[in-house]
Amino acid sequence: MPELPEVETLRRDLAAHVVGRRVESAVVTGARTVRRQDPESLVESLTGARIVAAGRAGKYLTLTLDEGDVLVIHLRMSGQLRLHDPVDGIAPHTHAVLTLDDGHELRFVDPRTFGELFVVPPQDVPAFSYDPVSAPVPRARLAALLAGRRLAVKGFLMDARFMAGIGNIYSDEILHRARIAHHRRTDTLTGHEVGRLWRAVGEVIDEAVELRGSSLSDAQYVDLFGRPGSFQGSHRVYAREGRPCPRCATLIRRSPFQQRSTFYCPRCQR
DNA sequence: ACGCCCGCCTGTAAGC
DNA sequence: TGCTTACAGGCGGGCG
Repeated sequence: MPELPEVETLRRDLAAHVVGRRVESAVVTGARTVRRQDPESLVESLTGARIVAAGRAGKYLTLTLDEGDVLVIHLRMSGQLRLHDPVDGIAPHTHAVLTLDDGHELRFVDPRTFGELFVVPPQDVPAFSYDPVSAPVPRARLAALLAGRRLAVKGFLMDARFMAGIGNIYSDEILHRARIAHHRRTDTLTGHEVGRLWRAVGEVIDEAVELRGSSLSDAQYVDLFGRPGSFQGSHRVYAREGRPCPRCATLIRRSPFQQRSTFYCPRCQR
């Protein structure tokens, strides 16, 4: 389940290994992978274009083309972007392949087909206000955003309109770090709690990016070369139901919250 | 307008 | 052991 740290890791891999390459050909086979436009027009936009930059907007990856348009890629739940030699076997659920001028293939693999590709002019690339890596929210601004809302703080963290890139894993880790319960309403947080939350967002995301993201037992997330991340070894609550809280040794609990699993320490998160 | 819920999908694993 | 069921969850759209 790629969230910001995983997508940022891929962006860096793409910047190092794909930027500068020209797309010699593109093939789209997945029926749902290109759905905002005619797949033929996407192929036409890509063919012959040189990739000049690798960016990220929230969980969207952006590959800027020399002709000005931008290839936007969202992995959603199960998407992977992999760089291969053409002789490598095609994995099941490979829905798009870009052949590059250095002989490699950039392949989009996505069993659950939630992910998508599209090509748009730069002004139509999805954009977000704040992003923990590229545009951190100032602490006072965070306080104002929280005070002006009446939703659960976990819902706030996962809403890209406020802060892009945080999903279920990192919201649970951030809230544990901040010692705040997921169901707390944003407008009830004290100044101290806002400060802890603001610090926790930066710390957790920075550490996760440093460790190239989290790969879980389902191995849904791997980098451009198929390698897992290692932040899962630093998870303090996520997928740790019944194990001791690293801070107070109380057993971690799991509860449904807005159709999602939430992992938390019932003692030190209030 | 805001907050919340559902549907989209398939692979994996728990449960009977 | 083999089948059925629950679950994984980002995001857009729709509902109250």
